[in-house]
Amino acid sequence: MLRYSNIKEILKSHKLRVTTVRVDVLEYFVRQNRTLSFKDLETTFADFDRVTLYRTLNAFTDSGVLHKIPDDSGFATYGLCHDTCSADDHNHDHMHFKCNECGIIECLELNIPPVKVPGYTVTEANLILKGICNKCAA
Amino acid sequence: MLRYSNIKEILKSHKLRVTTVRVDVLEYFVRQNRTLSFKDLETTFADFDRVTLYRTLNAFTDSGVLHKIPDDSGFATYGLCHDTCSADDHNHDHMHFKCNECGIIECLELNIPPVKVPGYTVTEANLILKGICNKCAA
DNA sequence: CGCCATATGCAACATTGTTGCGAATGTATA
DNA sequence: TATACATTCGCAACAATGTTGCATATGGCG
Repeated sequence: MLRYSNIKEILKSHKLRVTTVRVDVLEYFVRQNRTLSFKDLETTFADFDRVTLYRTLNAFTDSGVLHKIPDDSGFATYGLCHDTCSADDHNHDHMHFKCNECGIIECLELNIPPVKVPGYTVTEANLILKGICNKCAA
Repeated sequence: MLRYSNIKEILKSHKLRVTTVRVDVLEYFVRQNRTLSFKDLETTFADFDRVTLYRTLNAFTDSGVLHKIPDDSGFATYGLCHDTCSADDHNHDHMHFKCNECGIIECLELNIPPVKVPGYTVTEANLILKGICNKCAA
């Protein structure tokens, strides 16, 4: 079972103060176990200030708790990082999937195939797939 | 040499009215021969209204003259479509490269390798690479 | 407990993009 | 070329997303 002490530990290990907002938001991410948009959070945590939520998300992405998923539609979406991520070293070479039906963005457990471009130095790659996810297809 | 009649022909073939704004913007894209952000256009065409530029870009992307390149940074960027694109059938399975040095986003002549995810239907894929482009590396 | 740095909430602002509407312009037709 | 009508343009206003400054509240630590 997920306990307060687990959440607290995650925050502490990333050198983040343990506050009400942070515990609630992080617990929500862990429990939902899926990526969440800013809108999701704003709705769920309507009692918290918009600005505080933005700052919380920024703190989380800066310190390696969450990663921001690039989305063309202009809606910032966030997903939990693996345990291996820290402030200095995010490693997210997995691809993302956006379902046109339910709108949910998922982190896939598939790595992006390395691409070589002659004359270019590639340091980062983002691959976003779109279509219908397995739940909506069923 | 690029002539007015060429630009006019492109517009007409996409069923777009030939107006001053459209000719100027399209000519700029053709001459520059690279992707342009909204900011680029706003600066270059400061005498045209912001709203008009937005509407021009939307008209161009809707009709298949330009394609909008998804960018995580929140700056919409546009590139010329190949001759084969129309309003109904955009086909852009090429990858894009964003240089961290000069900031320019390029369309690469490389197709995105097809990805299969068991249980998912993939209809679209966007791959954005980042790093240093060949010009900046030289 | 008490101090100090950090986080929060509020107001205001910045940026990016859209909508409504009257005036101007392009296109087809005579 | 002149006319008619639809489309486009420019302006103002609005909407959505995100940031900054500052006073107050709260967490962490001796």
